[in-house]
Amino acid sequence: MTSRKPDARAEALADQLHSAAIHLLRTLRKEDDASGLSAPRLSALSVVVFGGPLTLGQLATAEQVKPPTMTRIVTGLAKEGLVQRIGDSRDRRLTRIRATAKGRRVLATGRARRVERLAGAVRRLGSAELAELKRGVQVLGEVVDSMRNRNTP
Amino acid sequence: MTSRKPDARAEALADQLHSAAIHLLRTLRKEDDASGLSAPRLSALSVVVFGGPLTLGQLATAEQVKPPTMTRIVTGLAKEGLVQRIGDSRDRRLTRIRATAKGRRVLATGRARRVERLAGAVRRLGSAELAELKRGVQVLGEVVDSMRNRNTP
DNA sequence: GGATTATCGTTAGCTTAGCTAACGATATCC
DNA sequence: GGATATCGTTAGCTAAGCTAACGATAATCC
Repeated sequence: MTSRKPDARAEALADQLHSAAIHLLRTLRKEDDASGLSAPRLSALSVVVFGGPLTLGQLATAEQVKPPTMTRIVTGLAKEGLVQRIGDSRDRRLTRIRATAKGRRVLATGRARRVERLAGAVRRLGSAELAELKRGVQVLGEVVDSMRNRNTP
Repeated sequence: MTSRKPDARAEALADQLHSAAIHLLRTLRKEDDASGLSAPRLSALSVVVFGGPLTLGQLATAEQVKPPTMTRIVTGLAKEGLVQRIGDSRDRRLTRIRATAKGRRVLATGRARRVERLAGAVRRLGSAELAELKRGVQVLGEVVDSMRNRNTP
């Protein structure tokens, strides 16, 4: 029962995806109590850990957030010793953000807790569904990227 | 390069999905300025519009949120005339939430704006990728449902 | 080389969303 | 009819997002 208009199909799909993403993250947030790391902090820490030292501005851009917001996220992470601010000696306006050993360690466990909750559900899938989800997530990644690079589509 | 352990595969997939969902919603939030409706309000309004009149508690449960949070969301929606609180004459502890005509109208356009942004990106996909995304979203829906019904997997 | 302009991060101040704890009003139960 | 339970709200906290304004530093331009 595919609709004649591809527009309507795309819209229905977008609607389902939108709703699923909202509920997914809402469910996952419940794991945050245990880990002590909210989604934005977890996400930023992850970028810092895997992306090496970054300036605050780069980090804000990567996380699609304005600098003041990132300042507070970093302050929160620094207060818990997960991240360090390092001044650049060549350009002293810059602040580079680096993960500490504790940061790496906490990411490994904290992120895991959130992701594990999801992974648990993923593991319950049959291998056919798993493959389908995998492809879907790949396409989703492309979709998200393509949106980031367009102002008004 | 599929790993030998299915566990690792599921985990990597969960990680990608987690990240994609975060960035998707963050990108979509930018549409909220135009519509004047944030994601939580949009989502709640949608439930009220399509799910008929609900009590506040039912709505909170549906949205996986605590009653005080829903009280404020509803208050915000009511203040803009999108929703009405209606007392139950049989059990006067209850407050039923009903969408107004304006609420239905605004949902149609406001939700569309957010979803349209996403739909625009979806439309740019080839038909093969579109089909893959569709299947993936279906599976994702099942995954999210299965998580909601399990405390600790 | 010194003034102007641009960039970077922070601070201040606002809104919204989430939570728990405590409360008042109403139903229900013995 | 008095104890108990349920429902929604209020109060008060934290965190995330934003814009506007600022201070410090670089870069540019006479």
